[in-house]
Amino acid sequence: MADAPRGSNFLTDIIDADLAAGRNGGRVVTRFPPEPNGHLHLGHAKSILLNFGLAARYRGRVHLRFDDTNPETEETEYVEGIQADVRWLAGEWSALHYASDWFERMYGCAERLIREGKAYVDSQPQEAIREQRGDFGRPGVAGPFRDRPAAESLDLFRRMRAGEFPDGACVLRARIDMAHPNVLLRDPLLYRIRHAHHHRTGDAWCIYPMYDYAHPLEDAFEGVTHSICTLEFESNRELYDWVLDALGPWEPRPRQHEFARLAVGYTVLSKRKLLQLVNERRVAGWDDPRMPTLAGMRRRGITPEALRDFAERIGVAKNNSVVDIGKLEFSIRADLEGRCPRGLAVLDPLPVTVTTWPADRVEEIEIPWWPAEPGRGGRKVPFGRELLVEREDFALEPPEGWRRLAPGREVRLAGAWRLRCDEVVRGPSGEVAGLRCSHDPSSPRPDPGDRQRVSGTLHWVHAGRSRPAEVRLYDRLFAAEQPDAAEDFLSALNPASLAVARGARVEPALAEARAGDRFQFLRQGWFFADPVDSRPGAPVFNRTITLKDAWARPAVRAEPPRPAKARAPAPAAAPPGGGRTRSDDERIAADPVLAAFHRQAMAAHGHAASVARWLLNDLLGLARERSLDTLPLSAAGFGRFVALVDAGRLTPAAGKTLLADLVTRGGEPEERMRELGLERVGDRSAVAAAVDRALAAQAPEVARYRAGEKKLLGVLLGAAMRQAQGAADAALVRELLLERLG
RNA sequence: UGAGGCGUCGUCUAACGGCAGGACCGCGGACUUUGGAUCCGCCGAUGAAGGUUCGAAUCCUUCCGCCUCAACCA
Repeated sequence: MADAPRGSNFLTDIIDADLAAGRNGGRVVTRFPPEPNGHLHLGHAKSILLNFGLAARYRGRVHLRFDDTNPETEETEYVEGIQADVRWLAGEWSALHYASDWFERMYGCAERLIREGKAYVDSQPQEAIREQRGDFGRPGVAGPFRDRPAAESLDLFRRMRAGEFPDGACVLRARIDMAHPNVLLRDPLLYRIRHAHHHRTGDAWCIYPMYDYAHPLEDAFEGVTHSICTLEFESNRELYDWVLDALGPWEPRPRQHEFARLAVGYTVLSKRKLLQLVNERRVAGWDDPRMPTLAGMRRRGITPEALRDFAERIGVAKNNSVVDIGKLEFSIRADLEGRCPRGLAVLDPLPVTVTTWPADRVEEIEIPWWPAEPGRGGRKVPFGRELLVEREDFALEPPEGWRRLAPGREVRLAGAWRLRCDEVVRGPSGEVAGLRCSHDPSSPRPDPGDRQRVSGTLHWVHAGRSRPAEVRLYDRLFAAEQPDAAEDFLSALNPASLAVARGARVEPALAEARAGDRFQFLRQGWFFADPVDSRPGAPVFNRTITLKDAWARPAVRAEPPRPAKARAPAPAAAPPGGGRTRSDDERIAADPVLAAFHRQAMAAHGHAASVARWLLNDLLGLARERSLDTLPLSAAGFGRFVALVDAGRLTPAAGKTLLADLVTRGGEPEERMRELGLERVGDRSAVAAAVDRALAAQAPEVARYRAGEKKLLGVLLGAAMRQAQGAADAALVRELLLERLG
């Protein structure tokens, strides 16, 4: 199983709180629930790593579950592919389940719903049901079968299962509320008839549960505690809870939480679109190295470790976001940097004759695989009179800043001697056909000071002793950052996403690479010996990713610099009438519950304005979604609380502490105030003592404050206020603090 | 139009009433037989307006913007 990520996020916060509250008996069980109707992609990787990571972090369990409730689209091929992908990415799961394993039990639950009047068989056609559901602006209406007797529904449902009806003849529906503001709760479908062959249950069933019914039950049956899905299921949560509440009790009771799905620039992450790319032969298959599928990325040479690093870097939150693909590329490079030996390969060869080297002499140069760590071993690389260098490493008329070969220029050949270009050999039509160069036999190898003497270092191979190899140069599949924004995403395809370097030559050692080997081709990028097409002695290399290329950037740099803060100007002094905020009184009057609460509080303490202020600014926030009348604090108690503040017995700060306590625990304000020691400290020396304690505890901050970091006054003041339980007057604390800080 | 969710450097993400932090990108420098790597530095943000508070990214209000939901898919 994957290692536990270190960072925290809103989900770890939730789990921490659950654990602290003793929920689920301290268990943490997550699940990754793919539907076996396609292959997994980078977006799933985020989800897999999240669920596996959470389980690892809390020493819990993670289930792999195939959500196979739709027989028409699901296939065994996919369940096998998905298992291989998950295992590759995250390791072994704690348990493997199939939704279809629970069909019988789900069916039993459905009968129970019918018997309890919470579900009924609707015999209307699809169109009628849709019409009756209403829409956002129009409540739904009851259909003619809504009040069908339970016995009749039960009989019909059993006959549905028995196969007495054709597809679409009737459905099982939950009886919830046809006028529910959440349209998902307007008597949602639970079961539909599908006379189709299921990849696991065969023809045993002809009715299949819908997602919203099946998913919560699968979670509950499996003992899942935290059911984590993506944001678009937020509205479904209400139905998820309805199903579980109707069929409980459950221990543990699963809870659904939603996070933002992954979106990345220059790619698409939708099963439908990926399937289209495959079906229309825009790519070679699901595992085409340009595909963002796990299979594709694996074949590209990307490792699970790189993906895990990426997942950790992007974090988990609820913001809709599009991650810069540069972030993925960074993780890939960082991972490869540490794991790949460096080899020599020339993709587009330009012949070089070393005129100063004897024609028949070949010297085997020992070059370390890891230039920075020669101790990790090396190999022999043949050097001779006829060499090949990269065509793009020579320029007839070098631009400014050129650090490669050009007429008269001297460079270092990686791992070998210095080389000077003496003469350009022209072909029949005047093109550069080769170079005649001289080497400097005295140039030491290695030579730490070389950088000062030559303009750059080039990769090279021996012309005769190097070997041909197919090298596939992959680039981003899409040329536009947001292919989805285009009206047809296919139009954003990058025509240059694959180039094959057919004339490429590699040093002998690389020609012996085995499928699955990884190398950095010096100065060019990271390459992976294709596991499918490589043959012994004839590897096919996939470029996983290029090196960062600081030389290629000037073209980009020519773009205009980022606009300096094009901030929308603040609307000049908003007119008082326009966005006028309602007064406290108006707000209270507008809400009957607030008005009643305020009135009752006033009976205990007649100061309308301060009661209103505490009510609106503090109590409301503390109450959150709870209604005021369900709080353990009565309106009268609240009034007595405000009276304590107004009487000066509570400072505002202590008041907030006390109010928070009263809202959770209840109790009599004055009594709790005394129990908590919150009553205002008027005694100057007691406050001074608190200030001194705070200063002693914050020695480093005090030193920094004295050194000039005046912004730390807030921190120190806060510390002093806490020492005094908030019971000290803030002005007095400030005064004493300033006095001591000089 | 109803319901739900989300707004923090260009991008992703922290800060749970008290120092707006980190990462990627970008820019600059050091170092380097990879225009790579490494190291150092710089740049740069709380959607807006009010309110509460000694103190607000955080609590309250209003406004603005974005996303999701009206499949017998998941």
